[in-house]
Amino acid sequence: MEISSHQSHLLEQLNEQRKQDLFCDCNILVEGKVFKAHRNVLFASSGYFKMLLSQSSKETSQPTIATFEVFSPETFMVILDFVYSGILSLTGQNVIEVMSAASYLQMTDILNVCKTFIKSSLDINEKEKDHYLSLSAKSASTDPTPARPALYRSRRKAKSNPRRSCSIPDEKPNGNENSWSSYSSYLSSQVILQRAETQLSKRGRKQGSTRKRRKHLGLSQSRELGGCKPDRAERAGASDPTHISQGGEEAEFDAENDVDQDDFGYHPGAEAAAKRWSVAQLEQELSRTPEFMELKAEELYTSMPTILGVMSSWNEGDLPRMRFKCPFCTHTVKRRADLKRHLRCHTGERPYPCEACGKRFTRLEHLRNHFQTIHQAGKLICRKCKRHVTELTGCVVQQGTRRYRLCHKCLAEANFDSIPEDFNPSEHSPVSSTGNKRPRWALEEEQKSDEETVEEEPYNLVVRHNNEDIPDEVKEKVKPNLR
DNA sequence: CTGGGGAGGGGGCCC
DNA sequence: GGGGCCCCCTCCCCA
Repeated sequence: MEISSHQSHLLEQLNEQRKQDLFCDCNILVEGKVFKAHRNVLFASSGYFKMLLSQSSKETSQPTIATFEVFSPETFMVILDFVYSGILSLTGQNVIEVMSAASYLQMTDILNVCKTFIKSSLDINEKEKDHYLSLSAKSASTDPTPARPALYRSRRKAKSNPRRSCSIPDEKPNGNENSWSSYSSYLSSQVILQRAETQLSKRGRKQGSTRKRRKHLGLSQSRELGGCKPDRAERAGASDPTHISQGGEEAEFDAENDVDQDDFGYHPGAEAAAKRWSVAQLEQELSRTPEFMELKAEELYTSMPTILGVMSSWNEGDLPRMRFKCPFCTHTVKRRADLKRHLRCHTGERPYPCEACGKRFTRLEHLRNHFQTIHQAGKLICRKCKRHVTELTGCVVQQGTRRYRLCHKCLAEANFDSIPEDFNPSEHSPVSSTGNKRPRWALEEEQKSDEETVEEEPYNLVVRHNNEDIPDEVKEKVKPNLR
């Protein structure tokens, strides 16, 4: 027979014990303020504490002390209250920091609630926006002072009831659900949140131009628009002041998205916001330069704490394994070096530029693959008939900075004007000489080559025959780096 | 509109 | 820790 009130009663008792400082065996120091709690409760609630306490579990006689400088005492109070009551006091003001702290503490339930909270705020604001648009459309012809009062009322209205207490429903279908089992649902909710945020951020931008601009700037197309977009990633979480200043982040968040920090309100037509927008856009453009990215990345790497986080495996009594947690997302890795590599997708750092076309890459191997396939025709496959070709059965065709191979048959069918040239895969160094990282393989090839470079001919086809010299007119300087 | 291939990007892991 | 390899995924282009 199951007594349904037992769990809540037990939690209430634990909460009372906490308030009366009874049996508290863990002190949590948050920016100088001490919170007392029970180890077993913290252990059961947080992946971070699970790891922390399991490592210090040998010394049970002494109270455990945990120190945090990455979030405020008020934020931790909200989280601790939730742990002991199941009630999460979220407001428009604290939701970001609570979400960030929950991410740090690996409390996925709170994360999900925060995301739902933000998403519902976005939905509300979407409705308000529609309402505002219809109002302003109606009043445009009649009311000389249309927009701001209506908007302000809207905001006041939203502010009038800023605090929402969210009780997390008991949604654990199978008993073993913890951080990992709810991870997928967390990710899916994050996708929803990202879409919402992307939708929100689009309001202040020129519609449809994002992709073109990104291409113009030579940035990657796909992932940065999703979870790894640097600016989005920054605003998504890290409250750790050792990484990036919180104030700057919030300013960026606020300016870029035109979102009220208090209530995620929508401010269409606000002139001040428009001005901030232009500044923010300028900053955004500046922040995309390789130099800025490298500086930012360097700052991040140097300030990176030894342990960014932990994640428990939590499988049938296994002790949690130490992992490095990304401060910007939920990704964890085994090795610090892998984390550093992963962080490039957040910082935007691209230390490996291609000298031939200027495109920059996060990894040397990607640059090499790019250079070999695009500029060296490294694949011994006829691009047209897909047959294997050798140096004897085919030749290299150049189209702009792109090279590929064609078998003699396909070459004859294509009827290209061929310019006899020597194809030497090692004739170019793909890495710029502007102080960027130079890989060993590129240096070796550079030593073999005669600093020969290729003219940028985007619309001309040049067929390069093997073992013949490159005409002098083709030997021109490499196109400078685009970024 | 759709499927296939190319290119780019990221993760895991080995050396 | 860096370099490198392998694998997988996503996006884009093109037929």
